[in-house]
Amino acid sequence: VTSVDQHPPTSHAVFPATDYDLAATLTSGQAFRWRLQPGGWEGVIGNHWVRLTMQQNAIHATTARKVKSWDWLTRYLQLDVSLGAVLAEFPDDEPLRQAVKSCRGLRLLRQDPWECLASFILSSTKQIVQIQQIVDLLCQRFGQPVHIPTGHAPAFSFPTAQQLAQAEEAELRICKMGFRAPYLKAAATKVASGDLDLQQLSALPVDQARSPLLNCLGVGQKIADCVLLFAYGFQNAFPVDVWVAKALRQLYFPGQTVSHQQLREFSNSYFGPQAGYAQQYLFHFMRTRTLPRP
DNA sequence: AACCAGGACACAA
DNA sequence: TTGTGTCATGGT
Repeated sequence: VTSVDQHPPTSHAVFPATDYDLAATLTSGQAFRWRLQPGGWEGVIGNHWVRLTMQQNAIHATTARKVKSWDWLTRYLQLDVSLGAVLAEFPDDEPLRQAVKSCRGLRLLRQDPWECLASFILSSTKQIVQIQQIVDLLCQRFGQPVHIPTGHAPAFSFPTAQQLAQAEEAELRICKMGFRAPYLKAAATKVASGDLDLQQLSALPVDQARSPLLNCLGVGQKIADCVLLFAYGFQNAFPVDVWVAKALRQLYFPGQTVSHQQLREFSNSYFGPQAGYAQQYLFHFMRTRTLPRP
């Protein structure tokens, strides 16, 4: 073929997706690299730049290059999960009914463990918009360029543990992560050296997978549970952050004084096998509900 | 302009 | 075991 194609060989695909609120899912504080552009939601998964749009019970995906398989995307979006089956296992109570009603279609993603661990190390006591900014800076500075559509702004992969382990703490601080810089570098070093094998954790029971994560500096119960839930798919992991704590106190213990530890004990026993999904609904419900009114 | 953010940690009592 | 100060940064 001698013709010159000015456009790179993009790929398109359409996936049936009922009960899927793409916007809520991509902005619900589990992943930090999605931006709403005029043409749809744009982000990077692994080394794929991708644009997603929702069209009548289907998700339309565009990549900048031909792809052999879409498994990386269907896995990331968890397109084979039946939301109805998940919601059916929620406790039948008023708070969850309200939360589900307010944002039915909210999903859990299945992210890369290293990106997830690193992102949530950077998340501590930061607003979601700031986490997005830090992660963006980190990718621009330490990530690899990925293929993008012609004329599009550059996009970068999430830096590997090896790439970040080589960075100086001062370089990391340029990305505005502050006191989290030594935590990130230590985790990167641990993963790069093989001391922490993230791949291996997926084969373990939840509680055995949690402890090596907790051994990372800057990783406590909350961040460990985020990684267990958002990267490994342990759907009974239940991260309790300030919003979820607020939701639990307000919706399940109104007028009472409940310690953080008591909240953890309650959530561990009450929400059942799909506790992680319930947690995400409560988080999103609380956050969208208390936004300033116009 | 204060208050707070998808926390963790060292240290106190 | 449970409670407080500290850390860095900037959005609301």
